[in-house]
Amino acid sequence: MMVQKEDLGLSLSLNFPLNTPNPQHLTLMSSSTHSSSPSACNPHKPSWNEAFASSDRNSETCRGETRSFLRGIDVNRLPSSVECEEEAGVSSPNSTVSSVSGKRSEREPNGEEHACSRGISDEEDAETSRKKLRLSKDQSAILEESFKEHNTLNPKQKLALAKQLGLRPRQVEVWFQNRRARTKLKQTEVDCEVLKRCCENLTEENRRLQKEVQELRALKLSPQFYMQMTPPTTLTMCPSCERVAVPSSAVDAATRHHPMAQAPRPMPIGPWASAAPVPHRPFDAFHH
DNA sequence: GCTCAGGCACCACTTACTTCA
DNA sequence: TGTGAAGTAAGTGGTGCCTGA
Repeated sequence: MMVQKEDLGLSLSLNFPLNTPNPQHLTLMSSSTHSSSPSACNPHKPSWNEAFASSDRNSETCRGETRSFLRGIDVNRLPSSVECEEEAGVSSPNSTVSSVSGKRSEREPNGEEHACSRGISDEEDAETSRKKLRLSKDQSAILEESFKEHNTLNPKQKLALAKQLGLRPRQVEVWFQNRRARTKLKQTEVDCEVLKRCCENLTEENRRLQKEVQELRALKLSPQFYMQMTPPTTLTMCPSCERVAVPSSAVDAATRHHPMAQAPRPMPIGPWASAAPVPHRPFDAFHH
């Protein structure tokens, strides 16, 4: 049973504004990647952390809470010897299996798991080809659910989830690793797409600006241009708010608009900027 | 306090298998 | 019915962090 993309919660929607002011803040429209603040995504659901935080104090309570995840699964069936069953080639009742050979059952944190995993010698392993697990829909759904809550598991969460799903902790761990990898891959694809669009926009903008520069240079070099132009005016800009200050009557308005300007810095604009300093103090208007 | 070894979790990469068009 | 692509469970090696000696 394949888990569909919708099930993975990976909507690759690119409906961001093209003129996003902060393109580095990319947003994957995935409900599964909000691990930083799971409770924000699901404010009414008890989070996995909350559910398992109490496992030290009251494991029964913890178990009861986490059972709520198991909608389609017989939650009363706690596979006490699941690990051994798995190693012996018996998969969980909800899983599809097929023949395959497996090798490694290392790195399991708890000793019991170790003892069980190593119960089969190489010869036995060769003879009794282990079954490759195919997770059932329900198992995938529950794993997805817990991944939405938190995309990493502490050992207790892992063990509890494994028990409830009838899987080995290693399998839960592997599933989360692969799930994180898939999420990251999707995020990378989205980021790549965004950067591509950004690059296209910047290229276009660059082209436009270069064209504008060329036109302005052509105008500047034309003598008729100077003849027809009215005497140059120096526009100045408020350094704080970057509004253009207009000499004469508009000064009053500017005064009203920004009475706090402290550092007058005339910013001449136009081709006469360096050659024709205008002896007025445009930002005096900003001073009290 | 510093160093070192062991354990563990995670990641990137890869393999092997399943499913589907 | 055979086949290639895509998806995915699982293996492998590397790395960083933590802890106890």
